[in-house]
Amino acid sequence: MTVTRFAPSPTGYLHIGGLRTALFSYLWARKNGGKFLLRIEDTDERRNNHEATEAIIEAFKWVGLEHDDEIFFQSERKALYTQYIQQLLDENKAYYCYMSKEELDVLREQQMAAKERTRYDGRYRDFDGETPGDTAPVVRIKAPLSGPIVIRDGIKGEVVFQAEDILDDFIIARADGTPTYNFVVAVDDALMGVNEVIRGDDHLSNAPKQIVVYEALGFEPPRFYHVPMIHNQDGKKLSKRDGATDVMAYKEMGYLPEALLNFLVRLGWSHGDQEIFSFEEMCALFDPKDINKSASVYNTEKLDWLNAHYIKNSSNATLVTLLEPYGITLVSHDKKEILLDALKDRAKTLKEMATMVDEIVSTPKTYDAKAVKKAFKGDAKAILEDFILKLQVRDEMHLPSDYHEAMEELVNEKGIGFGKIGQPLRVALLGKLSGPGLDTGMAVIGKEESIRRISSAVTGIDS
RNA sequence: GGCCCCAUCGUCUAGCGGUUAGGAUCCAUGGUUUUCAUCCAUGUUACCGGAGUUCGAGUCUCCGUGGGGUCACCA
Repeated sequence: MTVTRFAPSPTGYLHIGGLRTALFSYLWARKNGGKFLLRIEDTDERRNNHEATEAIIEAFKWVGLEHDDEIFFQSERKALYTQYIQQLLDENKAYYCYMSKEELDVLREQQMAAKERTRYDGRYRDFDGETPGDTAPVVRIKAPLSGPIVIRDGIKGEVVFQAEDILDDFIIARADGTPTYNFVVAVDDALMGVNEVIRGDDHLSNAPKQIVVYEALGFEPPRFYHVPMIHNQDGKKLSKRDGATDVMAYKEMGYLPEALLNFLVRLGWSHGDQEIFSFEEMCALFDPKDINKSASVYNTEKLDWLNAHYIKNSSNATLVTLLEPYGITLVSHDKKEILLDALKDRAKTLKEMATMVDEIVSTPKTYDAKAVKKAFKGDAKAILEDFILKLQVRDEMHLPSDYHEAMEELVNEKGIGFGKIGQPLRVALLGKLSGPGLDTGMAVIGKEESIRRISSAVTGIDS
């Protein structure tokens, strides 16, 4: 069975890049009918942050990614780690190192001065002398001193490191007894049966250390997939400094989760020329072998297009619900179908759409100066007054076509173009020159309100 | 700096030894439209450089160049 996992450290909100690797992991597990696990990597107590964990869960919930089993917290599994550390100690595959941080710093400085690679020199590796009593020891693992360490990576192929270039006897337990990252990931992944690890490229250099742990413990390493980074516009690794990388910020900006997911799945992965993927399609089609090898630049142009696409294809009922957080209440609005139909293919985000709804439903508070100047010249006011009369004599005004007929009648009688009435009418009704069809707008607000707005414009606008 | 990874339109990408190098987005133009948007059509723009292998190289190999990642008692 395929078991994948997402293993964030709770240091803040869920990052857009994290979401992508989580999505890839999720999809791959689903595709294979396997499991997708969520594990919070909170071994460092000083950096443990409960709000961050909550934020991650909230974001998962919003996009609809569901993990299997309970959430694992490494902070709750300490006994397990101590047990395995003890095992390595007993088997002489790990040892206590009494070197203090200060001594280590000195060593590092010497190595740097000599232009050597900074590394632990192994002084306590097979130490049998008197141990200094005043320093609490760390536990170091005996790593291979030389020879190749190969990573079988599903994206990069075979990546070979030489132990002598990159390894030393790294710390697996701090002086306070808590285990370190490279040790716990390996232990947890092995124990939880995680056999396919999809994670960021930036972890590639950790892989050799983890393999050392796997081997020392007699576990079989998983298959790795090191996904290329997402870069910012400067070509650097996307970080929290880059703005708008909090997944939940996209909710606030009015993006639909399906748009975000569709956008993210196409960042680094492709399936021929296909651009639109429903959640079901992603689950059915995703395969990490189709992840490309180079980093991609984070640029949200396409996200806007996708979001517009998903808004266009949403039902009006869904839209009513989605617009509520933006202060738009349409449930009981009798013309909501007309309104939403007109607006859904004009908005890039829900937020934009909310503004558009508001611009129609509420009486304009101000009139755009440029629009007034452009539209209110000549006999504009007279035409509007005539149009009021046209509306007044009609009953049963419900559909956009009813209003369209009224407009048509007027332009025909006066022998003018639609623009002659359209422009000033638009300013009168909406306060500006752009927006949905006027017939639609009037149908939504109704005859009385239409007349009211037109009269206010005629009396209130100086031209 | 050591080690590792990467290199096709501005951006996201297809390509898997023989293609007029394809799609999407963006941008521009035209059409539709009472405006704006949608929609439709059209167009501009790409194989980092150099050697090699081959009848033939974006595709394979090597070198160079460029970019990125990583080098903690963080994860």
